[in-house]
Amino acid sequence: MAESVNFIEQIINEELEEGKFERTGNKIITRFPPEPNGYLHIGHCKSLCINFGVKDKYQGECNLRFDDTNPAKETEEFAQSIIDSLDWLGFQYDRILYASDYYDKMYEIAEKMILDGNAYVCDLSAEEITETRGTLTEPGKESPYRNRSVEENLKLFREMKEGKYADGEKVLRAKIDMASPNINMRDPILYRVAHVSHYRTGDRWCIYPMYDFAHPIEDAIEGITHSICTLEFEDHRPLYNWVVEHAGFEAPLPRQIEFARLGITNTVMSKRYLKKLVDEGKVHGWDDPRMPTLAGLKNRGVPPEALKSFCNLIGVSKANSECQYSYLEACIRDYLNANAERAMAVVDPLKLTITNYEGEEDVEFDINQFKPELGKRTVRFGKTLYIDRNDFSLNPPPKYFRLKVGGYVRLKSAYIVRCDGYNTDENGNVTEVLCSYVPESRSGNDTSGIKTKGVIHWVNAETAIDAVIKQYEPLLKDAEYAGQDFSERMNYDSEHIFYGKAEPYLAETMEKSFQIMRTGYYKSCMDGDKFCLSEIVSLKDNFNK
RNA sequence: UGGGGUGUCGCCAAGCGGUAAGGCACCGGAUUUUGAUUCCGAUAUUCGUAAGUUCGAAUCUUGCCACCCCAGCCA
Repeated sequence: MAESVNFIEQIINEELEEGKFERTGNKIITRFPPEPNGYLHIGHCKSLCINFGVKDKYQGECNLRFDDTNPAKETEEFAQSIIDSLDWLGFQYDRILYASDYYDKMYEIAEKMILDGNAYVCDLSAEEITETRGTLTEPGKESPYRNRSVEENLKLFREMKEGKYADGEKVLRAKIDMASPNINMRDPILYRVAHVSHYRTGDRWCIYPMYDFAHPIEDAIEGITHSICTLEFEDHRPLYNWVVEHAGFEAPLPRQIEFARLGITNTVMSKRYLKKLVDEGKVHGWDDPRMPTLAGLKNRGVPPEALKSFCNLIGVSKANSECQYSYLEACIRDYLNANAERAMAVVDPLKLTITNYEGEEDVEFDINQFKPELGKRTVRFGKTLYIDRNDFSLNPPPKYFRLKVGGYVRLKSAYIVRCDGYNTDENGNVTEVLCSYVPESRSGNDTSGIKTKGVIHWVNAETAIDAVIKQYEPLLKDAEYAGQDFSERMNYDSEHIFYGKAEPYLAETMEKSFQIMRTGYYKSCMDGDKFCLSEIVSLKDNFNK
């Protein structure tokens, strides 16, 4: 099948054909430019896949650049978390850069713009600027400071830099068009005064460039050919181009291309809400497994490959869309299915005694992994076992394939057993299931002729280890946080903890959190993708549907 | 109401004037020691809508409708 070419690649192909980048050896360079003001989430993964996808496709380059131009919100911790996430996903950036490293150059360009008569210092207050900006339908009014002389502008701007003015007292504005139908072009602010210490530059600066001024310059400095961003910046493109042109860079100039950001059903993705959940202690932190952050997803055991395949499968377009969560789950399942090792475990242990098992000693079997190439492991069969409580029913509904009194079921990879009875406590709760096994039904060597529709998990009571099994619901939209779109699944904070039993095979990594993914039939994995306990949970879920 | 975008199956999404790819979900059926996997098969006479151009349109033109974004000294 021919590899699909998304619309961004189509644009690049056309430009390449036109010879737009011949002067620079047809090198295509992209960048991933997060602001270190929070952790990356799955939406960023889409952006990463697009930017690094272009890099790979054209054997180009991709920079990781921190867009750190607003010191009030940015921290070293966030920057580090972003680096960690990229490393985890396996994206290899060509260089790591910081917008804050360009402050001198940006300042220089600002002075050039003043010299060229393209920028001026404005004394209007924030409120006054808002008022004179006009509305969607009415043009704005020109600032009374718009026609200051170059000399005065230069002097004032230098004073801004030197700290002579308080926050909000003066700003540097581009001189474009107060009557533009595009509000972004109505003399946008280029620099503001902010006596805030920056996590990298400290107190060296008290004026900071605005995104619309800084971003195009950052791209141009780095020789970015394609500046890929989300749809809400479409209206900023004319300004982006204006800045690049008036800053005096040489062709090929960077080109901004916008795509639709990722939306996932019932998932909070706005950094503002995620931050609120963290700040208010609704979750354990940015890396809480219920969070849609990359760090959270990692802690849930989502393999990075699954995230990337998801982002690649959903495609790139300009249509606002929202993917169903099940699509992500399918990608996770697909990856786990092919790569995860499996072991048996029971979430809610129920004792099962094999009354006719005579052997004094337990018997060990070597069994193949689901994918034989993943090797074998050893399980120990014996007289006393545990099965999951959900795999035994006193009042089985029609089509119940698992254990019921008088019925047969296969203990996976071992023997077929028949349920002869059970014991209860004083309250009538089942405490033990009594079975007899069929000796000639040994797995792989079955001559019993008995067919069972049900196959259940079990663990040996002697050797089983205690397992803490956590099930996490994804972080869902909540009326309180999203303001709308209620759903009956409004349990954004559900974290279910079970104390189960598992094969000793799992012992080595037991200290690490042991999770069951809520992903349809397949549910579990532990410490990344090493183990998948799909079996038990799949049975449970099927029963519920 | 100004400007910028977007509308193809329940959800993503190809398609770029020659007669609707693919994936997810769903539904059949086969295999199965995970009710999983795998495997086959079904599934848009139709592309927001109404006209027009054309031998021929989802693709071109025009009008209309719906939804999203923009009035931070945030990014």
